Amino acid sequence: MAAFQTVKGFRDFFPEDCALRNYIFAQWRKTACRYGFVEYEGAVIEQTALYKKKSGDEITGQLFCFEDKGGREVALRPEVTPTLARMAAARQRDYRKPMKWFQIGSCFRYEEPQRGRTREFVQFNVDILGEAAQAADAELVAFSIDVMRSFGFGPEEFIIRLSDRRLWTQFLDAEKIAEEHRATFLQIIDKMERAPKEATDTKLKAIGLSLQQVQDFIASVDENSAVFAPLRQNLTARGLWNYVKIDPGIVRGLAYYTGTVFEVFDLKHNLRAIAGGGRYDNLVSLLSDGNVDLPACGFAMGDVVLTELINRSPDALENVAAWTREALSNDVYIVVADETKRTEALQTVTALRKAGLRVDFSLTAQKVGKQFQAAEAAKARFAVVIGAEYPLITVKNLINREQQELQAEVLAAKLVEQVSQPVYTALIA
RNA sequence: GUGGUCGUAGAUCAAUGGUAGAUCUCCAGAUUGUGAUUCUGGCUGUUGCGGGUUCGAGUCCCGUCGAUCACCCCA
Repeated sequence: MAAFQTVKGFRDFFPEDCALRNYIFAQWRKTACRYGFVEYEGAVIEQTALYKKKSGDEITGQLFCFEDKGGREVALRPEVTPTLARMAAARQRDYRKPMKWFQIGSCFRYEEPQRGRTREFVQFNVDILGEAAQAADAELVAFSIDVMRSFGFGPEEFIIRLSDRRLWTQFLDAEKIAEEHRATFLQIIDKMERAPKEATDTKLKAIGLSLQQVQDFIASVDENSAVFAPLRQNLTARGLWNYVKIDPGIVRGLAYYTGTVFEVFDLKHNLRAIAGGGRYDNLVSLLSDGNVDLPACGFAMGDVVLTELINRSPDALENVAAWTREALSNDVYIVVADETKRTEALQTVTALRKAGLRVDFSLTAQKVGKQFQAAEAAKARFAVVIGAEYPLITVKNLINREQQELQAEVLAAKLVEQVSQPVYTALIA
């Protein structure tokens, strides 16, 4: 047992884990590019005050925050939206609107690790800045659906739970609930699904409401409500409305959402939300002291819950396996059959790599049998045997075991051609 | 931050308070120009770490560090 272990809540990614992680990143990037989003990368450490301003002083309890050697109060980012808002406020005039930006980056929260939650996780953040119309909200909802579909998930596996903060604003206005109770109210609604009914009722009574009133209001809301009309029309046109379920109980924790809110839920495993987001039209203004007013909406997806879901889904795992097989394989393994030809072997390695092939070989003298085992372990498609007969070279297809003899000067071109062909053609034929 | 369960070889796991083991992996050989299988041999442990009880602790007790589940929180 090693003397040192990973620090609580942090993770190592060994090659197999890293392949899955890169697969997830690749799907995220691919879908983001298809939707016209551009990638950016914000700072990993911010002034602690940035998060206090957005979320209040209590937030420091869940921050990795400290004083640096220059006496600055700083924190590892617990999310990337404040960073984005800061960046947008600083240079939004340089970019045409709408700004469609995405980021893949590690975030850090000092919380107790448990299922679906670590202290370090990767968040995929996708935002549209400078567009107030709900068409932007619809674009994001559609995007979140396509991200899920890119992993092989269909309507049986997940659903979008959609709501709108304005429903509750109207409700609270009608009930004449004071401003200072409204944040508390939204937290009660957020927890209602998990909390016992009596507890919810007690908490609601404390601010002048009752569970019955709230339940009646929720029952009165459906997909025909006017507030959802633009999204419904937009997503129906895209053929995606069947993924959406109206659910007024979705309000999303803290107070900065101003309109549409939605979450991606899996339907089979009762995990926590896979992703969530909504419209936050006032945040850029808040974090820039009112200097920049930029309407915005965005959503975020974490890698931890998504990985759990993938690991429980056979279809999604097949996609991962195919990706991993490709990521952890090589095109060619050079077998040095005659150690006096190592110079020629190194020249061959270099030439094939220059041609763009993935090439590996034994760094030290090994028996031929060992080298073929290594070729197998390296998941190479071809073994290239450099021996006494050089410049005549034996090339063995490690999938169908066929061998051919090639002259050194044509080797690279021939291999590039053969590698470009589908792996299993020979077996099918 | 609070509480439950858990921590033994690289991995998965055994071992009544009484000699720390099995399987797989890995390494070497059988096999000095061809991958599999098989066979033979071999390595790795202060039983997470630190204390305590005991003639004797992997086992019981305390602390600590991790893991896991739940609470809290979930931006």
